[in-house]
Amino acid sequence: MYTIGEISKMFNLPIPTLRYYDKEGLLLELERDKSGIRKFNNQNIETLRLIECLKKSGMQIKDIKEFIGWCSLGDKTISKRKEMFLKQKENIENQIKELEKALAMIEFKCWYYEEAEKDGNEKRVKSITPNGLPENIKKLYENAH
Amino acid sequence: MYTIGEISKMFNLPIPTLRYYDKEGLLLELERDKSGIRKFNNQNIETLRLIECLKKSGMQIKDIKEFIGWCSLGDKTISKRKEMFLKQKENIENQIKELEKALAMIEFKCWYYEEAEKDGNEKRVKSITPNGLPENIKKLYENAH
DNA sequence: TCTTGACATAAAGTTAGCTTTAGGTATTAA
DNA sequence: TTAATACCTAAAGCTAACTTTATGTCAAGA
Repeated sequence: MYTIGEISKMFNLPIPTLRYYDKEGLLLELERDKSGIRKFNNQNIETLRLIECLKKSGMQIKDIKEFIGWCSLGDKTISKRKEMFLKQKENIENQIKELEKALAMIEFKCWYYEEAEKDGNEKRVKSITPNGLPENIKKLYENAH
Repeated sequence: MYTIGEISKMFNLPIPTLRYYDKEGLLLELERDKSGIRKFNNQNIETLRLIECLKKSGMQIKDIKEFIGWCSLGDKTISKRKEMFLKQKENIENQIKELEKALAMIEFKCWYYEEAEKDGNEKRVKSITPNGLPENIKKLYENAH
């Protein structure tokens, strides 16, 4: 069993944030001692790991809360939970794809400014890429349907 | 030359958002016609593509604004701009790594709930992974130093 | 006994990034 | 000529996810 201070260090999360998660219903099974002090067990730690993961993947607190609620309703919510994770898997895969597109643009910009730095100005490198971006990168950023 | 409505459709961004970017100083070179109506040129479109990319990679408006400011100061800010992109490249690479960790967890959960769904309950699959998570996934989420 | 440190609560405050509202102008179509 | 449409501004409002503040309890050490 751990105190909130220990968990705070373990997860590198401020104490008020942990209390906030508790208040929002993300830590349903959290016990208290006789004087009201929170006692975190291994279950709660697992839950926090999952919360961190879902937050990192862009899920909102209220949706995480909904999921936690399903968990406490037992076997009849298993399919819902599975669907939720399948959807979240897709979300993450899309986010990774988007970040890879952004990375291509940023890498081009790194190259561009390295050349410009060598020359002391942007003249030459600007003339090599007259429309601002090379075609392959431009295509990644075209939104027209 | 394009109107704000055309750009809104082109980028799939609400008109007020584009005006907000302009107000915040992200579109320094944006011209107006004699009656004050914004006229977007190809330069502005390039800038918007870059803004979208930087936003997607998690950069804040105020930092994007700072970068745009550097651009208008000419050659003496080339190194600064290069450094900015190098840092941003690292940021994106880290974000991708974090998302890949999250993905590993989510994929485990997908597997877990598929098994549970087959069985109609979590009993068996819980007994296969008694500590909540398999070791390899757990390790990804350990924050202790 | 007194003070220190770690815990507790409720409620107000903060920040980013929009979004909405209210009111006005200018051009075109009927 | 009127009505619709697309633009404009300033300012207020909104939401999520904390964070801070003010106040209080409790157990252990000097």
